[in-house]
Amino acid sequence: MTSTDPTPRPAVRPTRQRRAVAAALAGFDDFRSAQEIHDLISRQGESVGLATVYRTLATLADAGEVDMLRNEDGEAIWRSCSDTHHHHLVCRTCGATVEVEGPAVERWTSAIATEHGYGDISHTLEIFGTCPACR
Amino acid sequence: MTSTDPTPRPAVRPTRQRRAVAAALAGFDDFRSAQEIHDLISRQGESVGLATVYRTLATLADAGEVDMLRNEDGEAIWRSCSDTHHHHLVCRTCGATVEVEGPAVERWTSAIATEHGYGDISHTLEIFGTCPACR
DNA sequence: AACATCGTGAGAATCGTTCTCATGTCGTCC
DNA sequence: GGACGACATGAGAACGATTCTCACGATGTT
Repeated sequence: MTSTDPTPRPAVRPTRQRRAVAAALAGFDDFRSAQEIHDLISRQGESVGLATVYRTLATLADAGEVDMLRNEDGEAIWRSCSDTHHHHLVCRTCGATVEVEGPAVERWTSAIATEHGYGDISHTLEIFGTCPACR
Repeated sequence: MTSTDPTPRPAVRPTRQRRAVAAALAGFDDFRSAQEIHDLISRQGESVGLATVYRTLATLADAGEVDMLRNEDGEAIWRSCSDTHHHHLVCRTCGATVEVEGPAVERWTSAIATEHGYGDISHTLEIFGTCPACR
């Protein structure tokens, strides 16, 4: 019975720092950089190291609880998100974000990939524009 | 006769360095980082400063003569490209690239944007996978 | 040939991100 | 409840890509 062990390590501990990052993420609905999130936490009186913010965001992203994408400068930006696969329509001016789904696009990308013999496919698709309020 | 002056400043001079970068770009058809391009030029006996490679690539990208996108680590990578709007299917392992077009995707993105009242739309779409040779 | 202008190179400076490692915290097993 | 081992954290160093600085070189023009 040594081979059946579904949960060998819980691994993720609920620490004060992780709660602070999760709370910060819950407090906005647009994409923010790690440093902005770090500042936000500090301004709320909590103290969490920048390295810890990065580590926590990476963990959350792995778990699929936040989306990470890169702005046009290559900086990583994060946002809490729904757990289904989706893309974003982001306002270039104010950052307002709409989650969008496109089954057709998903089908198209895998068809294209298959057609060229590529496997193990992933894709990035983000739409940038100016939202109604900023026009 | 003074008001019609289509080329006030030639601005871009054909220098040895710019020719070297253009030649290097012509020598491969996958995406490469600026540093790889710089190494490539050096290995061919030419000597061009890294800063100049960056400057030249930025200029070419502005002119629409090369595509610049970012890999999953956020690094900028470049490639000479056709001048029509298109996307890429890139091998995660060897960088082999296929230019793909997707009228349906173009239509879908602008429809989505319009539907949410967003204007002045642009989008990024890249597909990453493993090419037949690397599987 | 002389000039004004733009381009270049070497290295310093930036800036986002990750790593190091000593110390703190959590959960657990006596 | 106390001791322990594993994981987590923080401060700052380290890193790596990119940009900036500025003195010098090349270009095209008069």
